[in-house]
Amino acid sequence: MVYPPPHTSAATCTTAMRSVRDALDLLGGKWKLPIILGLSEGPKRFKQLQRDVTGITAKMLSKELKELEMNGLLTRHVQADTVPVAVTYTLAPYGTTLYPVIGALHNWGQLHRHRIMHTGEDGHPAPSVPEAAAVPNVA
Amino acid sequence: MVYPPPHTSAATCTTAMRSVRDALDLLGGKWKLPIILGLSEGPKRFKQLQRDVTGITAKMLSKELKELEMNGLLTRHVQADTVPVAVTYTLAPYGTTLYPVIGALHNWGQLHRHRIMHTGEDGHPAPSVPEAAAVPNVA
DNA sequence: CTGTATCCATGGAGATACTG
DNA sequence: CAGTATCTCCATGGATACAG
Repeated sequence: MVYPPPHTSAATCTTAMRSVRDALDLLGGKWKLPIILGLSEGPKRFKQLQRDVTGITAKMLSKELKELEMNGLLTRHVQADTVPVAVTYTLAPYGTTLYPVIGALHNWGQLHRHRIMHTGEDGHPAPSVPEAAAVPNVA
Repeated sequence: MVYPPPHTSAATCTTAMRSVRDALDLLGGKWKLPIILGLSEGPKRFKQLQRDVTGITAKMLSKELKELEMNGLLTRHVQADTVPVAVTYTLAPYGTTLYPVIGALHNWGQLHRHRIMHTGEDGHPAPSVPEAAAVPNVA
């Protein structure tokens, strides 16, 4: 066992399930987490963000940013006195609470990539799973 | 700042982005993580799993289980000598490496639920975010 | 630059019925 | 029980053109 399960009883599991589903509802989809990750580098403008989040279209970026802003994960600032107008998106403090999630995903993504390399895309892998990178605590 | 960002430079961010996208490709969608979570309680049969993963249809469950098995996250065992046949799904060791991911999502989901309670579904919340539950390290 | 509007293709996903 | 087969609807999301 690499990690103790997040629960111990069926009742706890139900609770865990709800929380995970809640998180997934907000963060699900292809783009939400990559956008957050892009903004974790610092405030960015629309075009900059579109360059950094590879493959996203303006329509999607616009829509996702709107949702993320509504959920308080980022803030939108318009510099109207310039031409053309500049719009800057900044990760809100609440958005930074997602770092543990992104960190965990990042670590697992690397682990998985490493595993793929050694098994050729699928199948039952090396018996011993390499130690995942540390996921520091928030406390 | 609640947590140090998973990177420090643009180059690091690109790498992080790739890993996160890799993870999302495998774990994305409504059901994969909830299924893993359900199986973290222990081996389960098809029907049992469908009961525990609230809302999933047999078709979806079947499809998702097939994908998760192909990726080595769980194993399928058929007890053919019984009638009716019993099929059991078990979380593979590799599947347990997802606990940190699920743990992070679970903690954040709880944090978010707590936040919702205090702000009435949206908007800019209490200035100080409540401390998230600990995300224990894998080490 | 920062988007929005429109059109359109794909596939995610539910309902239902059916098989071994 | 443990699925598969169809049918269908609708959200996701790309391409393109347009607007402030």
